[in-house]
Amino acid sequence: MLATPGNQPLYRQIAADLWNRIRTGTLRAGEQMPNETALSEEFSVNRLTVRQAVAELQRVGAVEIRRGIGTFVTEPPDLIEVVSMLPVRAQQSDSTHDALSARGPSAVSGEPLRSVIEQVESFGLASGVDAAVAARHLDSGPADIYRLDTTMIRDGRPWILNSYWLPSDFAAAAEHLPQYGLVVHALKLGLGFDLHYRWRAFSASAADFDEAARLKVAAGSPLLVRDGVTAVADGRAAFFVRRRMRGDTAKFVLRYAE
Amino acid sequence: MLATPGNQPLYRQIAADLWNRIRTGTLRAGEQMPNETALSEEFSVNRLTVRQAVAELQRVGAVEIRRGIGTFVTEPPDLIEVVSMLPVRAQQSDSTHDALSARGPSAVSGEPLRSVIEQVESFGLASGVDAAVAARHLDSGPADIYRLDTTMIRDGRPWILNSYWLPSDFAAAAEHLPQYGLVVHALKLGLGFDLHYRWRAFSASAADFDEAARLKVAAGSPLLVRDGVTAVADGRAAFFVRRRMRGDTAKFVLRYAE
DNA sequence: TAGTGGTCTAGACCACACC
DNA sequence: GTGTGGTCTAGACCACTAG
Repeated sequence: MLATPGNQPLYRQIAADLWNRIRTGTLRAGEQMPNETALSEEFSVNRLTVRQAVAELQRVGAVEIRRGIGTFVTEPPDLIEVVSMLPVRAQQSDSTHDALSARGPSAVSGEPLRSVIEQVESFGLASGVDAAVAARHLDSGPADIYRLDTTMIRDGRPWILNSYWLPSDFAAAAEHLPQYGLVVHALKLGLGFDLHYRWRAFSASAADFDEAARLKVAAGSPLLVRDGVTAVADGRAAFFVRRRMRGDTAKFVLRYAE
Repeated sequence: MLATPGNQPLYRQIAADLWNRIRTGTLRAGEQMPNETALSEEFSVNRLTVRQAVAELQRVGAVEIRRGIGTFVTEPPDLIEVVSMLPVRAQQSDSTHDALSARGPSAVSGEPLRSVIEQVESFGLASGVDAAVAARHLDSGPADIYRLDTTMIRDGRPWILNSYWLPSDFAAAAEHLPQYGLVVHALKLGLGFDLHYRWRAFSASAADFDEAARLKVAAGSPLLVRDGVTAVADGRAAFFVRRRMRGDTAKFVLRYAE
């Protein structure tokens, strides 16, 4: 039974009720919730109404639904912190990659990450609106820009979706990728470029259908987005990159020197 | 009628179909979609099935549903870029606030923001798990930490939710807030502190019910989260802050000096 | 008042995971 | 097979917004 009659729709009251059980510990992390039929009887509502409530709890990340098994209170995800130090006089490369290869001052919380590999999804001449935007970031014409899409695989699972836009003389990174594992390594070790940040930007977005499928999350899930332009020693832009990853498992930390 | 029979559920095929119409420009930004009854007749499915499809499009941000009016293809939101320069030898304050007051090298894309004010939601001694976490960030015991919750209002609308954890000698900022408008101004101008970054971190999360209500978005919407610790000149931590804002309207840019 | 989306029901059947 | 969540229907009524 529902304690609060309220003006809220039924499914929202039910969601609030269940949410309270989770907050107060009546339902604990990892614990299985009563099944939908049981809940619909408990609250004396149709099963669809319960489903609406549970779906909201899923979207806010309070519960995890495993088809054919049951619904469980979410356990805190293992967060991966990518740390970089600031100010950086000469940022030699890319903090994500550095953190992943776990050398230098950058590090990832907990044990260092192993077996992170970047996999080519597609490669070719860029076109359309994206190419024009990239061209602006890269201080070049849109005609000669290549687009490289990759997926970073961590512990065998898709972790970060990357889209690179590269002027033609940097595009060879795509060929060298299989050998070096990561795009930045291909540019540094394979092609001998000295890379440093020009700018980085953080935002958040809802996963579209494609991103959702590739990251194996629900469409609309929060993604952390990191855009940026990396340049070579003489100041020329080497690439514009957009990285997208699950918001609940990634965190970028910037430490400032005292 | 649906072109692709596919193994996908009906509502997903319908969502994909509508999504294609939007991508290809058959349905243009700002345009009103056919209403649910019309769509259910067009696809020969129940209205609920159409609703499920449209709900997904709403979650990925492709359409905007206005109750009592109709469903419209989303127009690109006006993004607010908060820019800060790096490296910063002595980061004098907080880039968010600086950008908002639009002075110095920090700036916000487009015209400078006016009438941004920070409003107290609650204030008191911190407790529970949060207090313990904050204490760790602040290098102090959890007993003497105050928590200040505020909402930043921009153009009359809620924009950023802030939670500050402050050691007792910085907590007076709460009293001075009404006079100075922003917490950081209260600390700098009101109390004379010289503030600088210790660290900042970016992540993304789904709006919980409280956040959703306060920001007037749907529960589960993507939020950009920026955590950080700001210290005073002698290195002591002044506060730990967590800011949450709509992911689709905020972007933090870090520019690196050449 | 007319048109739109929002909520809810009762019941059916399907798909998946585990035993 | 049994139990779980996933999809879909037909139909009803409610709540909001605009003219």
